[in-house]
Parts: sequence; C-alpha cells; structure tokens
Amino acid sequence: MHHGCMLLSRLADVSREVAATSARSRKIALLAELFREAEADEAPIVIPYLAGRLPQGRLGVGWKTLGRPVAPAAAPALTVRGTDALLTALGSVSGPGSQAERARLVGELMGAATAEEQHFLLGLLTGEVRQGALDAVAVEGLAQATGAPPAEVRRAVMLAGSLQPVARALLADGPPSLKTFRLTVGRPVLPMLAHSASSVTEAVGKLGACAVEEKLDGIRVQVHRDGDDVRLYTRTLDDITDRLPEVTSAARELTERRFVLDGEVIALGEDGRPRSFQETAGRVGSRVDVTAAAEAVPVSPVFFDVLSVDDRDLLDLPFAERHAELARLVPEPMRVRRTVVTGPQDATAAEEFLAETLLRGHEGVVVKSLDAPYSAGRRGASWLKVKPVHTLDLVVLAAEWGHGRRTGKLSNLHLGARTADGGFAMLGKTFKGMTDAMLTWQTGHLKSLAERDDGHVVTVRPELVVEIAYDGLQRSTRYPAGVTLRFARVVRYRQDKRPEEADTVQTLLAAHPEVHP
DNA sequence: TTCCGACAGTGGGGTCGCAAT
DNA sequence: ATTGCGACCCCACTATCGGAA
Repeated sequence: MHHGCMLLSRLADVSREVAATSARSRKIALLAELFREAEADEAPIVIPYLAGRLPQGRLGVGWKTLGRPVAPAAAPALTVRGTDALLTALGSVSGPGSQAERARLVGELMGAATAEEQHFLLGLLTGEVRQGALDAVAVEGLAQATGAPPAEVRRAVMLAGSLQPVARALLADGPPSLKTFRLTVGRPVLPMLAHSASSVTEAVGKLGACAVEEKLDGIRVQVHRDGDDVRLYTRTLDDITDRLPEVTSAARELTERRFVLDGEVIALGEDGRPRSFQETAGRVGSRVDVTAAAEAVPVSPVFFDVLSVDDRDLLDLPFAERHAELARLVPEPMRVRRTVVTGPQDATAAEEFLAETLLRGHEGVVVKSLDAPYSAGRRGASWLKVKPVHTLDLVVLAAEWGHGRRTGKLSNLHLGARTADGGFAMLGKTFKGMTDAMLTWQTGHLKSLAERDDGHVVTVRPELVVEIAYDGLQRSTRYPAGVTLRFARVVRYRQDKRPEEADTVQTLLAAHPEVHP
C-alpha cells in the first residue's frame, strides 16, 4: 500500500473496473476498497475523483481546450496529490493568454499520464466519466469503507452540501464525526427535488393529504439570514448573493433574524404575471452590471419552505408543520400561492387550482405530501410536479450518431415543422423519450432515408413523422422560425401520417400567442 | 416473484462573461 | 465589435439494480 502517495493509475484502474461491472453492489465494493487505502488528506481528492468530479469544480477546460491527443507516458508516475496540485494551478489561471496557458498545463498533465490515466482524466475534465457511479454510489462506497451507516452519510452530505468534507471527516475521525454535520445558517444544504406526475388527480391519489402549490418558472433559491448577513444560493449551491440585492433586502425586512428559506426567484411584470423564463434566467445570470440588470428586470422571491428558524432545525418536521412556521415568518405576497386538499376525494379542487394557476400564467403545480420531512438531496416521491404537455406531429430532418450506450445508433433527431412554401423549418432537436427498441428501429429506418452522412449528422429525406411532446415555446436566434421547443421529447412514431400531414409553423405560433418570434 | 424507488446516462436550448479574433 | 467557448440555469425520459412488498 502507498501511504500518502496514491498513484493516479490506481484510480484509473478502479474507474475502469467500476465501468466494466453493471452490478451496483460491486461498484460500491470496488470504491470502498480504494477509499480504505486513501489517507485522510487524500480522501478529499480521491473520493470526488471516483465520484466523477473534480474537487475544484469546473476548471474552464472543455473539449476545445483539451485539443489534440498527446502521446501518453509509458509508465505510471503521476500521484493523486501531484495531479490535484497541477489542476489547482490550472484553475487559478486567468487573464490574457490564459487559454493558451491552460492548454499548455493540460498538455503537460496529459503527457505525464499513461493511456489509461489519460482516459480517466479526460472523463474528469469534461464531466463525462461514464463509469456508472457518481455521488450516490460513492456515498455508499464511503459508508462501506468506514463502517458508517449509509443513511447517516447521505444526511451528512446533504447538510454539508457536498461529499468532500464528509469524506475528509470520516477518513480522519470515523463515523462519530458525522455528528458534526448540522444544519447551519450560512452553509447551504442540497435542495429537495420533485418527481413528475402526469396529472394532479394522479398526484393527489399517490400522496393523500397534500398541499397543491403554484410552480413558478424561475430560479431556485435558498436564502440564509444571520442577522444582517444574508446569503443566496442556487440549486447547485452556487452563491448568487451579489446578483440579487432586492432578494437580500426582502430577507432583511422579515422580523425573524435567523432562518433558512427555500423558494424561487422570478421576474414578474407590472401586472404580477410572470415574465418569460429567459428573462428571469438572464437577470439571475447577470453579474457585471447588477444595478442596470435589476433596474431592467427586477425579481421577486417567492418562498415555499423553511428549513431553520432561530437555530431550530426543521428538516425532520412534517411539511404541514414547516409550512406553519413559514406562514408565521413570511407575509403573504412572498409566500407561494397554494391550496390544501385532504385526499383523492378533493381531486377536483386540486385540478381547479391547477387551471387557475395556468390562467395566472404559471408553469404548473407541485403537489406535496403534508407528512413528508425535507429530504434534501434525495428525489423523494413526496413532491410531485404537474405541468401541461403539448404535442405536435413533426418531421425528422436529420439525426446525429449517439455516444456512450447509444454508440452506433442514430439518436438526436432534428425536428422540422411545415412552412408555408411547402418546405420544413427546423425547430430544435431531441434525444429524449426513446426506448432501446425505438432507437434500433429509427436507426434502420433513417438509414434508408439517408441523403448524406458527415460522420456526425445524417441528413434524411423529410418523410418520417414523429409525435413530439414539449413544455412550451421559447424564442430562438438559432432556428429559422425564431422559436424553439422547450424540453422536446419523442412520444411515438406516426407511420400512419405522411409529412404533408405534419404540423405547420403557423399553427404552432398560433397555439402560443404569448411568444413573439 | 413482482414491483418500484433511486441512479446514471443521454444530451436539449438559452444566457452570461471572458478571451481570442 | 464579434465570435467561440465554458459554466450553469432550466429540464424529460429510459434502463437498470436491488431492496420492498
């Protein structure tokens, strides 16, 4: 065993082995074995690496920066620590000439790596390790390696916001150290997420007594206030405090002084109706001239949950009790609009609430069990979102060769609607919704319609009609009609339809009068 | 034995900011 | 000034494993 000088080749070997097995239990065992070998101060490197992530986060290195392949080293020499030091240096490069300098450092690293190590590093740098194990499997491996109960490790990770500090503590001090991870104001926790349901009735049927809340099409935000200090975090726990001063002010106006709230920020018009997601996202993404951005597109926080008040951790309380705290803390307009139903016999009322929500211009609803605790970081089925689905019959104009498990299959479809002149206008692409059987079938069928194959995109005669589901229309500068479909996915092929029967751009635009191309 | 929850994989479009052109 | 790239918002859906029922 290499004490304190674990080689990168060891990680590359384990990653390859993990990728080669399909059994999750075996993946966990392989990771656990490696984690046991890591020193406490190597753990914060080894564990994210084997979870498919870099401890530094993104480094400004993508496929273009990686450039051409570099001749691999003959023998493994890179250590985990050495690699990490080099990548830390790479991440700190900025200013003029930085792209070239990053490329040089990447080249240096790759040149020192064996072919196996290069493959592993490539996966890490591009975020595509494809070993069938990410954070969740690594958490299990960490639990197995240290003898800590998996549920307690998961909880610590959700409270810490990431795997690394938990890994460091566990490897250094063992399972008792998990108790040091508590909900702390100022330290963001992984947010609770929702599953999908196809109707409100179905959702209420599954959850029983529940709240039905408006689903706002904005940006998720976690607000931490400790006295005058307010911090704002996104769904991935990025700190966006500096970008949303009006949200900070709103948090300071509340009478309680220590709390953690969960909600959405959204740009609303003068009439209180939501502005487009594109406008909200643009505003939240603006960092340079925040004052001008806030002037042009002010946003409002709308809260739906409270995780902590005055140092009381509310995570394990049932939602009904957390909401009572929320109602005490946050006045009406800053709280999400909702209705409470007692169970399936109230499904009609819930459906009516959805209809009203849509009339107010919102995205849909989230149906939430009144009993459920806040299970951060885990996709519990106690929150179910329901959004209306639109469908269209479109024509396949081209398809792209797939990657990974879709290698050799035509996967990503280019979708077109009919135009007035008898041609087709591309509206976007989709790779979603296909079963393996559909992938196989469409690969064969599209090959028979192929007109050109540049090795990436196969252009086909526009004859195959496909039914596409989508969430809505949005403006686009990329596509000729000036619009594109949001979250397009395949429902089924319509071999009973000829391309002349496909939907037109005109009818699509007419169905979404609020969108101006 | 069957069912179902959790997970990973497969990428989609838009917007912003920075560096390069 | 414009373009290209990368990061990060939003996200749907299927396949699979393995524990629950």
